[in-house]
Amino acid sequence: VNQKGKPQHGRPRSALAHNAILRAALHLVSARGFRAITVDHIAAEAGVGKMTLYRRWPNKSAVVMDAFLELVGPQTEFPAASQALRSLRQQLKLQASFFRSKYGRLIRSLLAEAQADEELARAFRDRWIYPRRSGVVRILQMAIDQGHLRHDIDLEIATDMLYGPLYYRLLLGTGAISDDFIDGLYKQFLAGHRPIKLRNPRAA
Amino acid sequence: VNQKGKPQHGRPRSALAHNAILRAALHLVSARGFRAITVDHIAAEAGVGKMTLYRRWPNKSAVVMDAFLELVGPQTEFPAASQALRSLRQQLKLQASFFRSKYGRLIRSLLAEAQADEELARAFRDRWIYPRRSGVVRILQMAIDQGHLRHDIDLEIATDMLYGPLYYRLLLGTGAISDDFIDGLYKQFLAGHRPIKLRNPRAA
Amino acid sequence: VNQKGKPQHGRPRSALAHNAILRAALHLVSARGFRAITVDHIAAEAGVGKMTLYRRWPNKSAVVMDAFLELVGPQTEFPAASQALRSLRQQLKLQASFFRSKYGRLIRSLLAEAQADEELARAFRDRWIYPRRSGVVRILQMAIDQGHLRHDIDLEIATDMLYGPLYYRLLLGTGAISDDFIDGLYKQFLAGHRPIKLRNPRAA
Amino acid sequence: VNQKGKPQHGRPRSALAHNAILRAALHLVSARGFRAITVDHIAAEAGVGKMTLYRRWPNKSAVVMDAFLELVGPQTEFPAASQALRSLRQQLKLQASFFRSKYGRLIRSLLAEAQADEELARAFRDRWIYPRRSGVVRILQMAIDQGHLRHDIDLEIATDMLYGPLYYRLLLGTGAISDDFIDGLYKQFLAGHRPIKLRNPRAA
DNA sequence: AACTAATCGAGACGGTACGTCCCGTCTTAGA
DNA sequence: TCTAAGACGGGACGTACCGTCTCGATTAGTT
Repeated sequence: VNQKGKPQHGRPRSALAHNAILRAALHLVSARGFRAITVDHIAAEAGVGKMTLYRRWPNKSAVVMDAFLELVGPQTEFPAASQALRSLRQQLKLQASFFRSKYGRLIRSLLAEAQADEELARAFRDRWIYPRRSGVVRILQMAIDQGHLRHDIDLEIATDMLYGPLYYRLLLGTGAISDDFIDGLYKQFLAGHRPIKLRNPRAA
Repeated sequence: VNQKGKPQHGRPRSALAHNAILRAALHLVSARGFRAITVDHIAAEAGVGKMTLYRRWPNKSAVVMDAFLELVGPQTEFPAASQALRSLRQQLKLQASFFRSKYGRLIRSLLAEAQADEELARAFRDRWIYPRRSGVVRILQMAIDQGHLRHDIDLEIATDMLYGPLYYRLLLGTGAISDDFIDGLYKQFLAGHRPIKLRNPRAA
Repeated sequence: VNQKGKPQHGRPRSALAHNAILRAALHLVSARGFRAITVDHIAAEAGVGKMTLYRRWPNKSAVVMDAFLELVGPQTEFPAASQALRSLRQQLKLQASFFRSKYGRLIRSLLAEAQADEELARAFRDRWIYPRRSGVVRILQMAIDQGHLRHDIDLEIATDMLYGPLYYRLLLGTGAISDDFIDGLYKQFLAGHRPIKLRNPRAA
Repeated sequence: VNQKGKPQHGRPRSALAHNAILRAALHLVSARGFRAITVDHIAAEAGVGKMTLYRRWPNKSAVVMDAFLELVGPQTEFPAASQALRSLRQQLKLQASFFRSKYGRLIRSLLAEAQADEELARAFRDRWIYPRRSGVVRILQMAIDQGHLRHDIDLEIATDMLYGPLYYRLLLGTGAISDDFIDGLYKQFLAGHRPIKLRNPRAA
């Protein structure tokens, strides 16, 4: 996030410091919480001078964001399944369990900071949200192609309707992000809310 | 928010101070942004000592939250319409335009703080979210009664599917909260995403 | 030194903090040396926040200077004697022994800082040098009145010739500031360096 | 000052670097002041890596001291005159005008640093003070031999009485180091301060 | 001419102190 | 008795230099 421009030479003595910092950040934030840790803590834990940290990131939030995106991001994978809709449902449950894990709290902290730091928000969108959204959109398209979804839906809005409620519950705390919740969400997503109109009312 | 117990004697010389503080908070935060202002700023603007402020609220976030809930909250009203669904749609658009206003930014700040302050989160839920949700639920029930929505839907999840995407876009910044967005959302909410099954496939 | 302008009200909660800081500064600097101590050390030793210190002095040097001038300054007294010249000589020896004490090192540190800080230099002159010089000048005048010094001497220059060599040896380290040194200095000060011209050479 | 042992092989590619550093140091310090410049500034101005600088000197002060002693020292010459006392007086005035020049400020900075760095103090004494003092002592002895000074004076103390006041005024800032000052100093140095005793009091 | 080894410039690095900012509590004078 | 004004202890911040270390390029001396 907002990593400062690389100088032409006299490059970083090692990329080890970089990773040490990210690992320290992730470890400390996971263990003690975002608000409780300071830049000095991270630097000390990483065995690094504060300037080394500030040479690469503008503040604590940016470090932790990078730590999350670089170390945690790649660990989450889109589940594969022969049927697109099944894959989608599994992904929803994966996301839900991820939100319930310690990383849920981390994401909440990062999004909190992002509200006042557009740089941070952009990083989160570009490196976390958009990659996952495009995976979802791809799956939805596949489901359409497989004839399991209507062909005239707006994929972006469909994605918002699936994942919006998850982030809503994560950030608002209005309800558990349970598997039951996912099931209900998925079901109503497919079925919609309009009452079933009888085709031949008089045939009844 | 977390207003401290009223002092036992010597009742507040005036309730004016209370409102002066809330108005100062709302004004300053709207004008300069949540992060930019401090408790001292609010106290000074309100012409009040810091102690007077801390006697009633535990910190800046709580003041601003109260300012928002007391001064802004009552201004938003649920639109009335003969048809429940029309009223719902109007409410969605109202909410969207509210999010686009300067109060969108304020809500973002408050929710950001709420991520690390459960007291604050509770206040926002209890005094902002839940009242509005129950309005929505009431309308949805009305729509069911009017035969415009399926009768077997989960109202909570339906509400999440309508409002989750709005908060999602507000907090993630992934897209405009435009009237077009609302229209699309509303439409797919009603229709669902399952393909229309042909009744008499062999008739085709 | 450079104490910042007193605010109109909300005055210092106590003058105790003030003295605690000065005592802490003097103690630490005497014990560990000027270069070894930091503003944080002084604040911590005084049990005071750094801001309280910076509210009253612009930096470490100013605190230590004030500590020296307020706590040590008043302890040195001009010795009284019926004969002015005897009093002067005692004062020279007193000054010499003061320079040999731990305060010699302190004065060296303060004068070192004063070379780059005119505010500090002024404080040292106004509150240490000039008061003592005027005592010396008074004594010299008294000695003149008593007929023990020539009446046409320049008192400022005479003072420089007596005390200049002491500061010179203190700051340059070219020789001990011993009582023998004082004796020699005093003797040559009185006698001058011109050879005694025989009045009636032929009378010899 | 404290120049480190020459490296065992791969002798300095050029002695040019050495002088470039000294010139850079002198130039920068003269232009911007001792405190304002850093080791990095000197190295950059000299077009040299910091290591090259630290290979030869332990810190900034040492570099500047060497720059002063090597580049400025040789420029000041003891004035020759047939009469020893005239030469002495000219030397005093030369020193005074030197102190009034930009080098006065430089000497102040160097002496300031020397208060906390005995290595530096020694260098200043050995390569600046003592050579000049021995010149002064030589001249004083010559003046004695020429019958212009008493033969029983302590030459070291006499030197202190002449030059002490100059350094005193330089470092304390108590008065201008003007030619008038030198004249008064010189006059009282010769004459002493004891009142002229009448030889034959009863003859009066 | 090609190779090797020492040295250099540039600047990244761990570390320490700085001076500022804001928090939430405490004190004082005055209404 | 309560308030405004703001001093206070505390603690994180981001910056500046220090003196050391690393890197690739340059150069000098050797084959």
